Amino acid sequence: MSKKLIDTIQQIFEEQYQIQPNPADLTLQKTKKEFAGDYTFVVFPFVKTLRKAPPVLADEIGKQLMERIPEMVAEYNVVQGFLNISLQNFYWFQFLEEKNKDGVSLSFPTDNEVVVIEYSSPNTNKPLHLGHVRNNLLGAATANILSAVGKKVYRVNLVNDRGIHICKSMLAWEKFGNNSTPESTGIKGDHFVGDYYVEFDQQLKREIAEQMQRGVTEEDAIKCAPLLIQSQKMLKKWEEGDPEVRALWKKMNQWVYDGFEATYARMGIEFEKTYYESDTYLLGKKMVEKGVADGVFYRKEDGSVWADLTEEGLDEKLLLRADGTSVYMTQDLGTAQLRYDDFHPNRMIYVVGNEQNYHFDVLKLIATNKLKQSWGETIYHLSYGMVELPEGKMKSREGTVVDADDLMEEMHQEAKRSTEELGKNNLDEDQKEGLYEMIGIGALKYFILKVDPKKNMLFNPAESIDFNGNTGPFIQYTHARIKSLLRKAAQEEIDLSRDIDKNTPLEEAERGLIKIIKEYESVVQNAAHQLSPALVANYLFELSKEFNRFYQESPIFKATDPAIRVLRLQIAKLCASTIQAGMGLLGIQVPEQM
RNA sequence: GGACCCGUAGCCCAGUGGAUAAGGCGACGGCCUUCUAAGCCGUAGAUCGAGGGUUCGAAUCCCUCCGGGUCCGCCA
Repeated sequence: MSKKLIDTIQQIFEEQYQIQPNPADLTLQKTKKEFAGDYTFVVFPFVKTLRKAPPVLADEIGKQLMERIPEMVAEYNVVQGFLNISLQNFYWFQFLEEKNKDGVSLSFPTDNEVVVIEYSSPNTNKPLHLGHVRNNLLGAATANILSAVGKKVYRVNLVNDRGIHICKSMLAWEKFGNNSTPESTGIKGDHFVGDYYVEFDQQLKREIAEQMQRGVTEEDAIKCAPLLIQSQKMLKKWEEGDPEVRALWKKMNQWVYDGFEATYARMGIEFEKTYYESDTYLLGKKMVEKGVADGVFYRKEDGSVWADLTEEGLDEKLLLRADGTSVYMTQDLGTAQLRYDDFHPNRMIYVVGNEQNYHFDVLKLIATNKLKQSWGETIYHLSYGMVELPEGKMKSREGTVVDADDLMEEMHQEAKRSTEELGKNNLDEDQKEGLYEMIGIGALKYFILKVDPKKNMLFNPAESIDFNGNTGPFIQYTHARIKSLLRKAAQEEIDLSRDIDKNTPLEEAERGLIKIIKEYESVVQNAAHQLSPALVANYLFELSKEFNRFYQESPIFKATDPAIRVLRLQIAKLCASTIQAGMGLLGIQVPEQM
């Protein structure tokens, strides 16, 4: 319906004033709360060419609109150069009727775009932490949103399962593990392996300190530390395919995968395909070698291979070490090629922290300018900000990481504590646990997703994540509240499917809610365009807030007119399904009652 | 040395060239003889980091400066 308004305004400019307006200036915005009206048209851009005072022009256009489409425009008012247009109630009823039939199903034109989105990308030497949580949630929500607007989406994970850091935990387990296993100790596999990674670091520090006490300089102590040398030897053996090392590697990685699986399941994270660096780095190496043969890369005297990006305004980038082993960039080139061959996507989105902005600039440049790959242009780095603690950045080595499993469990307990404190317990034990999980995880997910992805965000463990105000539980609560209303309506056998008489009076609160519900589709579309789930989160808060106001002001079952009662129930129902759909995009479940 | 990102109330955060900068937390004051108070209403709190510029109009675009963060590893 706003399209028709714009078209009519355009006609007015063409026929009445003989000018061809710039489409960019022909936009409607929603009218601010302080003013009467539904949509606002700004006339300032036209006053110069038409040599009319803004209020005069706005008034003329308003009059024309009333004359041309009286069935649509009910009234208008002018404040300075702002033309505020109120639509006929008829239109809002019509929207309600339509939606009441189809629910909130999005009706986007089918889109043939194929998108591969990579997220999570863990290392197999330590458990997932808060940084991964943001990554996972952002990736999953973005994938859901893109899928909702009609794109074919493939979710993929890239596991960094090889390298010196993996060897370190392997070595530490071999030396200090006494053949213990996750089963024998009852420790979750990823945590079990992570503990040996920490153990390695501590033992290494001890070795270095010992040497330094004997007067060896720090630099030399590091160079000749037995643990380090052994881990390097182990990596070499791994690359040579040594059966024992490979067997150990497989065993320990499997422990980690079992652990990850549990974490992903609890977080609701899924993938269509998982890539392993151990499978892709060789392809990367091959591509680099071919690049050397083709003369687009060059080999230094020591045997290392480089890409020269000085013409592009960057520097020289290492692609293969002197000993022939691959680096991060090598592997990423291989993975990108493989991924392109697998899915032939129009876009390859990488959900990776903003500390890697430079890496992805380089990756894209090498793919397009050096290797002349058509997929180079499809690379898009969805770069997000760090999660910081009050004392600054999280650091694994200093033990200041917030563990993902611990955090989820704390959220569950916090939900339990909070629910019990409110004295809500008319559920059986299983249902209660399910509800606590829904609320706790919902609070965590919303907390992270509501902030603009590109911004750094603060997490303060001391003040646990809130359940009041702009939070997941607030929105879940709103949903539960509506469900309760609908149960009551069902009990009273009120028929919600019937159409409302379009002459029924429409109050401001009702009209306002319908208006917000109507925005849902464009919000999702915008979120897909900007790859920002935060837009959906903030919209849902606004919607819930508006509903609660309405709930307080307009008691449904006290309304004497049955038509008004049905009208309000229909609006409430639509509100609930919009919340459910929107929260679903964020990967957050909503309860029937809480 | 070079490059990128971010500065909005005590704290967190919205705002993608339009009206009097929107909310949340915290503070203070109201609202439960029941459609769920994890809610609603109200009060106090903002020279939108600073200065210039572009524009009818700038938190938003451009320039300079200040503050915070990140990257430019034969780590991933």
